[in-house]
This record gives sequence, structure tokens and C-alpha cells, in this order.
Amino acid sequence: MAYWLLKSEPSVFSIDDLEQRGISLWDGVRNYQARNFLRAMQAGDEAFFYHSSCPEPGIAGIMTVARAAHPDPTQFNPDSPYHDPKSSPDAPRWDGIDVCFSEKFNPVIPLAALKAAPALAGLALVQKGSRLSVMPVSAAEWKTIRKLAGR
DNA sequence: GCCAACGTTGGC
DNA sequence: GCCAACGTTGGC
Repeated sequence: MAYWLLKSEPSVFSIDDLEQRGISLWDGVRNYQARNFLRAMQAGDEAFFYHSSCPEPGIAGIMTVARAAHPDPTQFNPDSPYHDPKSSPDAPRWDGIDVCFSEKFNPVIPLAALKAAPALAGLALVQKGSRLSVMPVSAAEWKTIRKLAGR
């Protein structure tokens, strides 16, 4: 049982979208380091849902991993913005996971609050220049962040 | 919209 | 293998 943090632009896919759908494929990850973390995720793991590139960047809620990594179908779809011409079903390059809605934070935990917490200094999210979209969260960091959400 | 920081590509 | 050029990310 491990903890993670996944980023998404809410204009593309938000915590509200996930709440509405209940379960969803997490697709579109096109970075090798992030993909390798996806591959390490197991069903039952928990993850924070982070909203990026939006008016209120921050952690918007919690989801659980419903299904471990499997080939992301969007890589094979020429009509998808995530299409990768170098991928084929015989040799997929990218994986996705299935996630299940768990909780919504209202309001979100703002990025500034995460940056201000000394216990979170090691989190990739708050490190200068980090653009990683899938990252591990330690048990201690998980607890700290939940506390920031008032839970 | 700006721009700093980053990852990837491709010529050599 | 190097590295410049390019495209992308993401906060502000």
C-alpha cells in the first residue's frame, strides 16, 4: 500500500469530473519518469489529485488506484492529442491506470500551503523546476497533507 | 501572456 | 555522445 500524487489540468480533467464518473482511466502521461511511477502503482494505493495550470493550483482530493498499469489506448489513436506515432499495440510505450473517486477537498489545499510546510520540503511537487506529473508521497507526507485538509 | 525550467529530438 | 534547438509545463 503506497501513496502518490497525480497532476491534471482541471480544464481537461478535474476532481469534479472524476467524482461524476466514479472511476476513470488516467491517461495521457507522456514522460518516462512519470510512467515508471505509474507502473509501480498497485490496486488499492491512494493518490492525491492535484490541479495544475489553473487559477487555484493545489490538491483537490483523493482517489484510489482501481487497476494497475496497462497500455494507454490513447497512444494508438491518431485522433487523440496523446497519440504517439512511435507506439503500436505490439510495442506500447505508455501506460495508464484506472482510478476511483474517494474524496474531494473543498477548498483545495493551495500550492502555497504545501510549499510552506517544512515536512513537505522533500516532495517533488514543491521543488523548484519540477514538472513531474506522477510522484510518490511518503506516509509521513500523506499524513501532513491530510492534516492541511483538515482531516 | 510571460517566461523560466525542463525533457526530447536530431544533426553532427 | 554532445549539445543546440525546440516544444511543453506550470506558476504567476
